[in-house]
Amino acid sequence: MSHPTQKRRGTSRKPDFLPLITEVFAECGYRRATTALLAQRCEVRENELYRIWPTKKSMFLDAIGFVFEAVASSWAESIKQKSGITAAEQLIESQIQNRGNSRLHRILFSGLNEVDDPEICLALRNLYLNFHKMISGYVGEHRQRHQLQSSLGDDTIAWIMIGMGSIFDIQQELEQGTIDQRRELLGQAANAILNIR
Amino acid sequence: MSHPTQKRRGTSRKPDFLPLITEVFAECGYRRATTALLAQRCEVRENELYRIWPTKKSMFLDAIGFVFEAVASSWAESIKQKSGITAAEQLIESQIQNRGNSRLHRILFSGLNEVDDPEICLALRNLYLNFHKMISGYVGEHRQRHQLQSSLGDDTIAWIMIGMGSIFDIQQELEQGTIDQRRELLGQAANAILNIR
DNA sequence: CCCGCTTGTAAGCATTCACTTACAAAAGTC
DNA sequence: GACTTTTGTAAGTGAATGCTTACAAGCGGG
Repeated sequence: MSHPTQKRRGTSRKPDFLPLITEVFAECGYRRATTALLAQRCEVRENELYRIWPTKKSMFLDAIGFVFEAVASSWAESIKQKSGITAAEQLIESQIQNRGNSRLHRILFSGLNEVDDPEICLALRNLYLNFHKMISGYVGEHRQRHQLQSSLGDDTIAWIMIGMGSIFDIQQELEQGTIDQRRELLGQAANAILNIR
Repeated sequence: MSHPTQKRRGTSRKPDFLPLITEVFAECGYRRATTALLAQRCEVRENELYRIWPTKKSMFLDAIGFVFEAVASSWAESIKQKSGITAAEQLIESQIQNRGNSRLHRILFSGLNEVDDPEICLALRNLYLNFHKMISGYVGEHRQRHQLQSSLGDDTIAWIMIGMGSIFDIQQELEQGTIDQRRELLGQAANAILNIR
């Protein structure tokens, strides 16, 4: 492990570049993010990046992984704030407040256009499955604590919530309505689904 | 109006080409659908297409319109089959059966990566809003007939259903689970949401 | 201070691709 | 049958782009 204040060298600079790379992919999508632009944003030349990653695709795959790490850790942060309400409720509240601040979901939209590539397909599938598993866990805990029952399983509810997140993202991309309207919709829907009987 | 058996000429061949164009965009997405391939699938040369459309982007915009027409008319078809159940229920049933047969949603995914272009953004926004309006209408009629009430408005419910459709499409793209599992999920979620109290 | 590894600069290479041009063949019109 | 318009063929162009190569400069460790 290299010291944080010390400048990283060689392939160990990957962690320095990855957030910047991810940012560019999020802004432009996979196709329009040129290697020239990626290098420029990392303040190096293209061949520096190719000393670390063999192809542009491998940069993208790492960016997908980075998105997962970033989102997962932001979730972990947001559910440990208050007590008294369940993790699921805290997560929804934080989503209402913060979803739309990052454009990381653009990487997922972009990746969905590259699913013909089996590696990208696999990476995205795992990402979705992991998020779904986490959400299912929170939903299950919430509904058990409040002794809620319905014909819908926790996993179905979790998928519906992911669907609502996607709708929020799509609406944002399409500049549909105001941010407050989107938050209102997300909040109403997610809470209703979470507590469905 | 030209006679159907007579071969269309000039720009009036647009309706002949548009379904084929749409198909290619659905298969490859906007970026990877090359003009060479588009022409090949229409069994003409590229310049023939450019005699009809000024740019590739305008072909894509027309393809978005075609998707809307195609889906809307397929919906209209599916809700007039049985009586006794509401249009909303018939639509859900037909979605369970048929969603996934066409890959038209790929055009939407693809378009979401091009929203930096204001024309594409506008076309997609209108498409989503139109679908949402139609679904809202069906939902409202269903819930009124069954005298269902909840804190969720018809429009919110309609968005949730669009979200579930998106999840179905995403799962299909990612080859996540079996087709039957996806249908099961879509059916359970959509019906539960439709009848939420 | 020398040697080996890493970093930086610059140029270039091979493809791809949206879009164009030039022109001949065909078909419709009068 | 002259003519005008549409259709088909073929070639090409200029720009973008993923990725490579060649080489000089720096820097660390012995």
